[in-house]
Amino acid sequence: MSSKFYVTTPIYYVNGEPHIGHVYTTAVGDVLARYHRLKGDDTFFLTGTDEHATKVVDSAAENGVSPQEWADRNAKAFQDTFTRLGMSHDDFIRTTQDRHKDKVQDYFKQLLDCGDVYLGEYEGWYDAGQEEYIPENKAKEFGYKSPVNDQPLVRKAEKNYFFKLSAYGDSLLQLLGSGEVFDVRPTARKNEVVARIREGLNDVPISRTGSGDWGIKVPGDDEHTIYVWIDALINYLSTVDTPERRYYWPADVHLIGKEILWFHAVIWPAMLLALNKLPGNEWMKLPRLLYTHSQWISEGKKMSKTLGNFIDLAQIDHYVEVFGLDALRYFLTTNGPLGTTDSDFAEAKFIEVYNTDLANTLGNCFSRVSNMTGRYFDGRLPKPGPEPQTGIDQEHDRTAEHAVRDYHRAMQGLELSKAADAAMGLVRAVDGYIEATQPFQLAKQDGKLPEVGTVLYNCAEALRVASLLLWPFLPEKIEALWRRTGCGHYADALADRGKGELDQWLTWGQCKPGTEIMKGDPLFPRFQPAKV
RNA sequence: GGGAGUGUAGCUCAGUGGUUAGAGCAGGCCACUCAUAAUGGCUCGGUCGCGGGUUCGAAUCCUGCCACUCCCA
Repeated sequence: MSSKFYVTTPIYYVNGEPHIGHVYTTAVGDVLARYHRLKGDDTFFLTGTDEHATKVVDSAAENGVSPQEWADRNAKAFQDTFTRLGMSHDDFIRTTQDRHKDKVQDYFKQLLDCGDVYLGEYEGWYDAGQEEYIPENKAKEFGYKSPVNDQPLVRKAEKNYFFKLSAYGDSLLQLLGSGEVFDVRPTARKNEVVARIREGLNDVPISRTGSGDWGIKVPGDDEHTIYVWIDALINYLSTVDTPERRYYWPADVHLIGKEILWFHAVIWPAMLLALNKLPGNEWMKLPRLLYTHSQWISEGKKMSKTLGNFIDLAQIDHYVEVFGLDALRYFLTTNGPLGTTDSDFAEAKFIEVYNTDLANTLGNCFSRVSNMTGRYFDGRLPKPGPEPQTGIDQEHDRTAEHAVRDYHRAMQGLELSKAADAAMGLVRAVDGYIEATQPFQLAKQDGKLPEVGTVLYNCAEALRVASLLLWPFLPEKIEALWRRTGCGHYADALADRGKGELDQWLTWGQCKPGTEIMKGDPLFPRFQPAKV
């Protein structure tokens, strides 16, 4: 049964270069998007850039260009990076695009109309660099200086438009409690949010003054600029608010990092609840799931520029160059911080995962099966015939069924590591099957060739099933494998964000005897540590 | 200052009251040879952060402390 699937990443702050954190979240989104396309779901995968921060104005000035030019330049860096890394997003939203700005103004006007926005006054210690107010006691603790750049905090008072967040506490608690309409995971994150909502919600300012011309104006009040966070959150909705795309809403998964939990788990759904009250906005439901991942550390330590352990674009490119794109994707998505604890990006760990899973297990298994097919059957897939005497009955297809079942269950629960492991387990089972049946021994005995054929056919089938399951993680290499094994039509169907028919493709016995099996170069050459 | 979480084999983690605590990887040994020195089997390895307590019995519950992470003020 196919359905729609809408997954988003946060839109990335455009004032810096892409780094491992951006690539990670996007890679997770990409694996999910590919999985759903493979299943045949009508999938929409969105990423983009958040561009209206006032820091963009400063950086632009420092670099002698206009803010828009600066934003263009940096947004392009993100776009190029994601393209180069094979991300399959369906759209890339930039908050400076008219299609977004118009919608933001539109929604803001509706919020004004709905009665939950009012003009109030806010005064407090302001960190100009971070564009945020610092609570009194915290400001004192910091010595009235920015904890980030050490610049003095300034006393700032401004008239702002406020959103009546306070009115939504009960609704949010109720929604989070049932977890059916709107859920936050992992549960630990949900608990944090619930605890904090219980402490009481304050209304929040949703506009700023003095932002100059950068940003989106409050409709009908040019003095005020819509707070960049509000502007940014709206991207998830604005992008799909077109007649053709509305049916993707609500988002099925918003992927976020733990540092932006509050805005996504409280302010964003409350805004949607407010908008939803207006006639014509009934379609503006809450996102189904907010999935919060943790962060990458590097070589056991928090990443920092000064420590020199920052996994930046150059590092990422280095890994791609040495190990290949799929290896990076695989490592990130199966060893990443999807849970509540941070994950360590360590070179030794990367090499270990690469060699163990990709070279020794997947690559080698394909290699031995294709090699025997070449040696004993002239490179043509043999017909399955009698079971070998030493055989292990009909286990192979049941093993595949179990792997598929575990894989789906894991994918539905966003447990990417478990999903990949289910597929790898099937490959390992092929190794075990070869060990148990010893086709290379049978081949030396008179009249046993048909039994060898059965074994190799079963191996090829199991590998075909595993390859389908692994495609979301390893699209490049799996497609290469398909091209060598007469399964190129899978790659053709899935090209350019096309849909698959996973259920049908997974049925046992689709490898056609006689198909040419090309061994080719190793898919994942074993890595010799000396090279790095 | 308040709150939450984590702490189990070298590494990553599973295990929420009940026999001698598990998996994968790494290490060691053996076997095999179709394969990318790969694969298969066996094995080594843990005072379950530390101290109290509850219980016939605790990694598992309670409590104090320590370390790390996060949230709030």
